[in-house]
Amino acid sequence: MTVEYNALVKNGIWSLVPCPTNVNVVGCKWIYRTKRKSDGSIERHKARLVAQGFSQQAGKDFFETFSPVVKPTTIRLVVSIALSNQWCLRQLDINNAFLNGELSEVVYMRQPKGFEDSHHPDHVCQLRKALYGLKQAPRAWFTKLKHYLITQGFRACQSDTSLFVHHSAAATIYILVYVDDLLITGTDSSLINNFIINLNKVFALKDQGELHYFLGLQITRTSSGVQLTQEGYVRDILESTNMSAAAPITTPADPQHRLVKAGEPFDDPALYRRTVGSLQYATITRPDITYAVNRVCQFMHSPTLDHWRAVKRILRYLAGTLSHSLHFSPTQATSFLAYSDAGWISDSDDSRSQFGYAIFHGSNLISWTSRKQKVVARSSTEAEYRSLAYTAAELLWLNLLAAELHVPITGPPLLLCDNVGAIFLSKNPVISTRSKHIALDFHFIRDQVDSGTLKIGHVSSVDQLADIFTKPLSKDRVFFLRSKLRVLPNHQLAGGFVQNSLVNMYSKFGDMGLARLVFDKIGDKDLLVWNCLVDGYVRNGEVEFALKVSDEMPKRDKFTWTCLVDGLCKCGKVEVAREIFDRMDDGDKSLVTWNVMIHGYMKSGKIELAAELFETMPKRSLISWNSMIDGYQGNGCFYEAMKLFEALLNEGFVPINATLSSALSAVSGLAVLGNGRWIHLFVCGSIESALAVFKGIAKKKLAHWTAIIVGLGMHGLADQALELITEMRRIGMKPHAITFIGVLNACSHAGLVDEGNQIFQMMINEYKIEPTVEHYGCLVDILC
DNA sequence: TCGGACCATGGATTATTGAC
DNA sequence: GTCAATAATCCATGGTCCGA
Repeated sequence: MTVEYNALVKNGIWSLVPCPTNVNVVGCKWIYRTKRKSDGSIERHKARLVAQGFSQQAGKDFFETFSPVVKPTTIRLVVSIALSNQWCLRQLDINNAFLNGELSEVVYMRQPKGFEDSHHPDHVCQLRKALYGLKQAPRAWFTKLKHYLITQGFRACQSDTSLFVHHSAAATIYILVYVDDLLITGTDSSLINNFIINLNKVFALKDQGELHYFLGLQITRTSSGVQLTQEGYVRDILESTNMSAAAPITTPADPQHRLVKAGEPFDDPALYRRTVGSLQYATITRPDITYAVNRVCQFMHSPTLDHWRAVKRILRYLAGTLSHSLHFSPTQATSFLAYSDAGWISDSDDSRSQFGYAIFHGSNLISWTSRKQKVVARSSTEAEYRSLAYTAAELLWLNLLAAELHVPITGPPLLLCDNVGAIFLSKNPVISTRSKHIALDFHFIRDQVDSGTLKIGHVSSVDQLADIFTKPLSKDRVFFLRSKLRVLPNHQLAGGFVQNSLVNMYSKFGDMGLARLVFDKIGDKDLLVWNCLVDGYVRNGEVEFALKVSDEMPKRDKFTWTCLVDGLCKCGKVEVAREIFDRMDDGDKSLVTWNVMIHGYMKSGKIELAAELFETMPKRSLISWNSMIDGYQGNGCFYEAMKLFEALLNEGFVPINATLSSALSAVSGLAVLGNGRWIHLFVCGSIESALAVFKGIAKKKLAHWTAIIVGLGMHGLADQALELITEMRRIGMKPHAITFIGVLNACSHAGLVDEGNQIFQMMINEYKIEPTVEHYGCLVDILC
């Protein structure tokens, strides 16, 4: 107390004056607290004199009170960037920060208890500088710091007011300010050192060195990157709720049981609120509990026994996953990747939908949420669409933030969603909006997609990472998504599945050193994890290691072989690949193995060997044909490519875009109109001749029809394309999904809105063909 | 076509938590 | 003591539906 008091007097915080009449005198009191170290042990006891701000009067004692607070997303992004560029992260603490803030208003305060002036006991303190507790104190301090930073060449960011950036050709420095805690990082560590030395001349500060503890988050560097944890904090919650010894459980929320409003009231609502509030803070590093916590939050006002059971379940889950933390690894991302999902009518009490998103900077999860939508959605598409709008807003903000940080974000963010209808809505302007509010979201997304600042794509429900934010999931699903979000155990590695996922994940991220580390720790290795490692080495071009590992394997399967053959082919070692291929049992050779081998031969120019394999293979897929056609084309054998293309059509295969493009390149290269005359013609100009050739084909197969319709589409000859599809319908030939892309494409070139719509409807209603993103894309073009 | 009933929306207010 | 974020609740407003 005396130390604190002396500091106040020394800094000339106030002067004693006789109490003026008709002024408001603010009270004050001593606050005692224990300061802990990052590991939770006691560092020292602190006494602090605080002004009782509640007795201040607005407009008289203070005018403005705003003080910014750093957003967790900003911290995570800054850490991710610093890690990726191998910058050092430094931490500073300003001593008695608020005492630096200068007051623009005149404020009087009573003398502190125990330190009253014996000569003038009735005098009051006229404050010169801000004191803790004064409503304007944080603002006054922040303004002072801000002005100082600006004089040093820093710019205050618009996207996050607590962030300051110094950017020049020579160096970039970021400073994150949370009241009196500063986090500094940047390109040039000597420049940062100089800055800290200069800052220390203006404000008394404590250099905490390398960043390890910021805003209650533990930040630890590891060999592979950085871990963010709140382990100590979670331990405290468990202790305060007497759940430390509770039996762990594998998922945070019960997928079999939906929470509802009604039920027997819980007798200690305060305990409920306190626990839930604490859990909310724990979600800063634990995206895996975000949904469950948000759900129990919704019953804060009148919790029931059932709700309390749900809270205890979260605590039990945390008890079992205490060592889990959010992992970041170095990344060279040039754009953000987001997953957006919504569960329609998740809440049976008010019919509102739960939505969520996950946003990645490279491999690092930096932003996520799980919330209930404000509005009742009339369909699952509407719910998904709203979710897209929320996510797009966050992405927009992140892009702004990244721009201010001078991060090389070159591409527009990609927003993935598993609802085709919502994607369609986002691209299609001709939708009758039934009310004002959806129109708003609608225009917001549309504008961004139109201007190219946002890309929207489709993701299968299996790979939908935002799934974990919209509904309670099964154990396997939680494990899978959790590791995808990079919430991983720190020390001990529990459970085979987790280990396998880890090996898989590190391989995919190209960190084979770490993958191997985890692999070596696994006691009982199954075939899957061996394959993961082989696959990892192959993917990362380390075929030698892959071969070595495969030799050590107790057992090999189709996947292992194919992986090796693929890897060897890719790096040009076709002979070695062939050796392995020949060593394999016929039963082990899958279609993929054959295709990979053919592709390998073609790539290294061994056409005859490829052809030989193609002839002898037991079964061919479209991919096999593609590899051959593409291979011939790539090796300049245009005639063979064309012949094979014709053979493909005769076998009844429907060419996909890749096949068509290879075949077309082949004809262009050939520049001679042979057997594949018509296909060439419709690309090179003479579509009439192509049609003539097409008409000359006696037994037209689906592939012929599709090819010519696609060709007509490319030329914008919608009338003829429509004629042909009508003809197909007449003779009872069912068009393929790709045929429809051709027709829709034709309509879009010719601007035939009604016809295009009709064809689209016909495809869905008459032929029961599920429209794909490509179909929607064509339709969007038509309607534009 | 008009007016009442009903319901969703959205702003203001009031709780909680955390950080300092 | 201050701040922000997030939730729920209350209440005014405005849109939709349906019967007269």
